[in-house]
Amino acid sequence: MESRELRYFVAVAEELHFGRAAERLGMAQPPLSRAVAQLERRLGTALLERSSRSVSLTDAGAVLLREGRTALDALEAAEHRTRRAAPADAPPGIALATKAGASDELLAKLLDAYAADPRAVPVDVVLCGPGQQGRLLRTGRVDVALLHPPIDDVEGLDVEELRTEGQVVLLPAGHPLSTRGELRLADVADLPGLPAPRWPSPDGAYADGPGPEVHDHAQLLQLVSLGRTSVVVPDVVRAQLRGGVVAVPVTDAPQVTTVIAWPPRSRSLDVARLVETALRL
Amino acid sequence: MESRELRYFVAVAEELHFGRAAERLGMAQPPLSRAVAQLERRLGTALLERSSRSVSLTDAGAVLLREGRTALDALEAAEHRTRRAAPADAPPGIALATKAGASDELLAKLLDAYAADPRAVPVDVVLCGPGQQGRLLRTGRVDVALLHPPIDDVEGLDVEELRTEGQVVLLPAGHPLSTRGELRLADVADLPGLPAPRWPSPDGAYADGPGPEVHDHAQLLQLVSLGRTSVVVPDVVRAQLRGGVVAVPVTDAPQVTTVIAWPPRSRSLDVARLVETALRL
DNA sequence: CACCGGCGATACCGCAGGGGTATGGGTCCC
DNA sequence: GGGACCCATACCCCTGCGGTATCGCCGGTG
Repeated sequence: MESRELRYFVAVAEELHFGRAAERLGMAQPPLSRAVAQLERRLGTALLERSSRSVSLTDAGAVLLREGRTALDALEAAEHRTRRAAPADAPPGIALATKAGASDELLAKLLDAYAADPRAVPVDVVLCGPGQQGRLLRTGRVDVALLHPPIDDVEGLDVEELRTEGQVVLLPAGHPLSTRGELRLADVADLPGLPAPRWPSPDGAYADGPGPEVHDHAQLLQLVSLGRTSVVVPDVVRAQLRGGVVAVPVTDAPQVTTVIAWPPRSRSLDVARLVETALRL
Repeated sequence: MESRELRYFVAVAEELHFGRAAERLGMAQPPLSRAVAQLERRLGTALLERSSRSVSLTDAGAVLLREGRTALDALEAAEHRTRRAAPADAPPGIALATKAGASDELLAKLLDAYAADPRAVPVDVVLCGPGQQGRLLRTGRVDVALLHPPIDDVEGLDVEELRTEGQVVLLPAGHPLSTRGELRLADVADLPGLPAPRWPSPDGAYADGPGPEVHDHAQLLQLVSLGRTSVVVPDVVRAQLRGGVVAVPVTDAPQVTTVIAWPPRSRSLDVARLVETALRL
């Protein structure tokens, strides 16, 4: 199977729409239809059910979507890791991904502690949007990442747990609920006038909905203080709060753990030392 | 990166010879040279050192060889697992790979115990040459395998240990050492007149050497009894011994474990039940 | 019920690029 | 120094990928 065919199929399977998939791939729709049909012929299996109004996955198609994504990730990882091993790239030490604005003090402590190790190499910190760290890690663009399961998917990654904490809801100061000592998820779902914020999805698009579009923490805090939204976030962000925003613990929100993750079968001694340092914190 | 280019590079990196690699790929040498050069250009890195007499890997090339193999395996796995999910293929239950002739009684016990489970599905047993099980598993041709680390590589597989045992050396009856109660590796290395047997490598070729070529256990036992070779094997094969062959424990040979292995992130309930059954043995 | 709009498949064409053969140029060995 | 070996280059051909135009099907609509 050729990676090109697989990329095409995955695009169609994700969009469930040949036209949009073709657009995403930067090509016209007919060759895409043909390529997918050819892949089905080669595999000897239908992957998609077409009904001139809609497209859906067959069982085999669902398998190929899942397996194909990991295969394409592996391909991309091979490419990026090779690039990073190239002598031209200044021998870069370690690249670490973390969600912008999250785990700030933990990260600072980690970097300080690691820098104290005489064998430490430079650490390139890559700040990325929420949920992007896993992808960066799986596709070889970084060597290690800080993730927050169960929010982030850690399937297929090697992981060590660093910290576990509860979650709080951020409310505008003066909101009726803001004086309560604790709340439950049901209390803070669909608060009138405070629709949930919308984050960009991996492709940069925003889902439809009433909530404001946000792309970083500062913006989020400002929108909360302006009374435009409220949101449930891990406990640590309390440290970054400013006036106008109140945090109330949400007792039944899932515990959020911070983990340090790296690709399975990593052979990098440097990564191993960084992880070791993190575990000693 | 295209999978075609990667396949070409891996072939060259494994052969360290453009001519042989081209032959293996069923193509002429010049387009292969070009394709690899183009890949290097695209990656912006030299992958191979060419010195008109020999080819060797750069550091980046070594990374790409390792990562590329797993990416190509993942691609192949996506293909095979999709095929096996196809409705056309008689809904196949589980495919299990094991080395022909090894773990016979363990396998029999496992299959019996599993068949007793009312939720059991058919198990297709794939007998393969030594060292092939891992490859079958990684490329999605089977769902589960019995392996023998450290002989077999289990990197990147999920594994449960089933049994650990010592190793014995097989000697022709009447050999001076055959009456000893135990031996050490140094005693049985390079025994005069008994060169180590040669197994086919994955591509079916045999390494050079003085020892006889073998491809299954029966043949091996016969060659030992004929006084042509001797070999260190796991303890269980004593159960299959016939006249003319004597087994003597080798006290300092590495312990061989039998493990049941499956691909990471397997979501098959059937495989999980089979593994569970195996652990209860 | 006829029309229209949306969507995937088919038909056909043009060309980029992958593969083949022939050959060059460097290196080691005798 | 001649020959064998091996990778790179030059050049050509043709496959096959992608583009445009169009068809066929279906569902919603006035």
